[in-house]
Amino acid sequence: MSLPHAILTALLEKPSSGLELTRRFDKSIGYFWSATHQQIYRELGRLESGGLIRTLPSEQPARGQRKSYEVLPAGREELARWTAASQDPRPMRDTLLLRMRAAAVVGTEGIEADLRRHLDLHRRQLAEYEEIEKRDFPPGKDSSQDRLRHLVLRAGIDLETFWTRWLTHALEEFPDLPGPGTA
Amino acid sequence: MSLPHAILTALLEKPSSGLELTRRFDKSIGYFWSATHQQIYRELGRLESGGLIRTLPSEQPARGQRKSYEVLPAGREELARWTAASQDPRPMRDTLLLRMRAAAVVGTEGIEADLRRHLDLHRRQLAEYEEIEKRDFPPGKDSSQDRLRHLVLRAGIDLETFWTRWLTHALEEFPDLPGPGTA
DNA sequence: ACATACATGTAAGTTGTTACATGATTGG
DNA sequence: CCAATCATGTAACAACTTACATGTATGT
Repeated sequence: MSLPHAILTALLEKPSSGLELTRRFDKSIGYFWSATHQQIYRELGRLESGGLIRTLPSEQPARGQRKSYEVLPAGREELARWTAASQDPRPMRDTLLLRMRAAAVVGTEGIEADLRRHLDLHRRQLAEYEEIEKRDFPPGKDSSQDRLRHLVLRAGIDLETFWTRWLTHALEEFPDLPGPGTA
Repeated sequence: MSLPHAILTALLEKPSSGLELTRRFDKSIGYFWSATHQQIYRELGRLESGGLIRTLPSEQPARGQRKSYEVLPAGREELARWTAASQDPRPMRDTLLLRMRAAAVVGTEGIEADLRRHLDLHRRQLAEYEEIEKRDFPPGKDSSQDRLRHLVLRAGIDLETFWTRWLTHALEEFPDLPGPGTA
């Protein structure tokens, strides 16, 4: 149940319409909590009928016309409550590691090309994060808000660094691996 | 659509009943693809009616009695096909990073204690992985199957190392952070 | 008037979660 | 026989995914 809180956070940072939120999820919040536009529209409806957000009073739009939302006090309180509450980490689900484990049983045929592709994807993502860091967090003076957001970006950078290293290492071990095992 | 393949992998490593699978997911495969017993039973039913696995011929049990499965050739082929196929990484969803971003807006009140708790959890997990590495992969001679499984374990170790470092770093920055922001 | 992009939304299906139900086996 | 444990399963719900539907605004 984190999507509503992701949306509340985004709307507090800046009131937006559904499509704007979708775009911001694609290039910022979505880096650690992805969502499609269908999820976002549905959740905006729920949040509005729950009294946590409202459409900007200036606009009373019809279907097909832009509709922007802002967070109400009840929404801010709910977000603060959720942020402070203790939560267990959600169980991990990583397809690539699962496939490696499967490959140990049915053979590595065909997986190497995809490892290279993933390596490329993670390198690009890493470059993008580093670009953002250079642009938004120049060395020296982070405010306390900046410091938290910088910390989150750092997690992204370090995670992508981990994946590029791990994939590089994995590929190095590959040339002399055999086909399907004998198990 | 990875749960069936996680189960096929586990069953190829060793034919098992639903409950045994649940236990193995809790302490091995579930480290990177978690599943509850309800998911597992439902999926075992589907895999059986799909002709990918079957109950061990020696047993024709009734309800409440142990029922073990093994993988059929069609199941092994499906797993090999899936393993070799190209797949995009699934979008990331991390609650803690989302909460940090929310905390930048509504204040850090209460989150510090949970960061400490998470740090502790990740340290324990790391210790557990290192124990497994010491036990199952003593230095020297990995077979090629071992090498793949060792690689997967290494990913787990490096990921937990990342989290413990990141959380430690995050907590270091905390003492002088203020309460709710002015935004 | 048409094509394109913008913007909001519906519907159906799959997957994952939570709570509960039922039968078998074992130890006291 | 009772409680506890092992083992398999059902049901209801919540979340996520994929495909499609509809309306508006703009440029040509």
